[in-house]
Amino acid sequence: MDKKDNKVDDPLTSWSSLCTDSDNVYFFGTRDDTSILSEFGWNFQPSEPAGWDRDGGGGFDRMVEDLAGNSNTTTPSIPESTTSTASAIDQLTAAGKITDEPVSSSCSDDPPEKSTASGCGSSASRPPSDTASKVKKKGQKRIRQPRFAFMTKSEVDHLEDGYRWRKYGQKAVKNSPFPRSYYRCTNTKCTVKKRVERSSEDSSIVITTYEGQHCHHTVGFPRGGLISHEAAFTSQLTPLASQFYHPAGVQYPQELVPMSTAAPESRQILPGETGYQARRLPETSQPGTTQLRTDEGLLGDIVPPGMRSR
DNA sequence: CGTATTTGACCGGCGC
DNA sequence: GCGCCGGTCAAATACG
Repeated sequence: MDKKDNKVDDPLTSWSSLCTDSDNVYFFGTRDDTSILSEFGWNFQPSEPAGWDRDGGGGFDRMVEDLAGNSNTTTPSIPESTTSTASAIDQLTAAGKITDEPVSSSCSDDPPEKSTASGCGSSASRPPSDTASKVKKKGQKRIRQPRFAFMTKSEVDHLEDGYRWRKYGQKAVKNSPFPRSYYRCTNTKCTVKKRVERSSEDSSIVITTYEGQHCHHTVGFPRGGLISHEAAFTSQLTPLASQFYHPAGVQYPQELVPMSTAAPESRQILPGETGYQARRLPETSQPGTTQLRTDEGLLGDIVPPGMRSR
């Protein structure tokens, strides 16, 4: 177990409620934090800017439970006064609630027999109802990819993020009147998934969980927004956070951090890939540090050129 | 007609 | 072993 939950409470970022373990990133934003998110290039467009469940009420509990992959009702008793997500997840971790499954990149989600040479599984073109395709090899655990979750106050469930998603399932959520929707990226080479549900405590809050990394560009924003920013969305998010908040502790790397160093056990290095280039955390008062190329956006820092086929 | 969504069935993991 | 639950599949349906 090398899980480490790093509470980030730095005035630089105001990410008062961001924490990670080696695989996942959990973000419970505040209004201020959303500006940080936009600095990262996430441009969600909720109907309402950001009313956040700041003190982590029941909805938060549910989310943590969900993130932990704990489907049972034995939700650890997180104190209502808990204002730090990190501490809450600390408790979960201490209780062994957070799964510690092997993690690979999104492009190796599929079982080996379904993987393609490109390194990206073709989930969207999976063979029809073939038993071999449905039944995973015995003894082969489902590989859970790095996940990132956040809550957004929004009237719409499915927030626009620049990618196209295909809904492939919906399930009723235990102890919640709201269903959970499952989406997959429509890109045939991309296996990124997304779960969307509403908080059972506050129906105005949408809980979105991303899993995996995009291996392609966005399809563009309907509003014609800043594609360069959207391009960075989940494709860079999880490794980025893994770099910034890797188990060594809370720190903000300002030099290159090879992915193999950032998450050696959880990151599959792609063929020909030597590592990723870390970039600085967005520092609003630091002009000219990192000029993003508008045609690549943050994606250029994260996704190896060979993967950016489109 | 192609694509996206809906929805019931199915499967695997996990706790008891 | 059984039941519960989350996650996924895939046929049916809806939509543009």
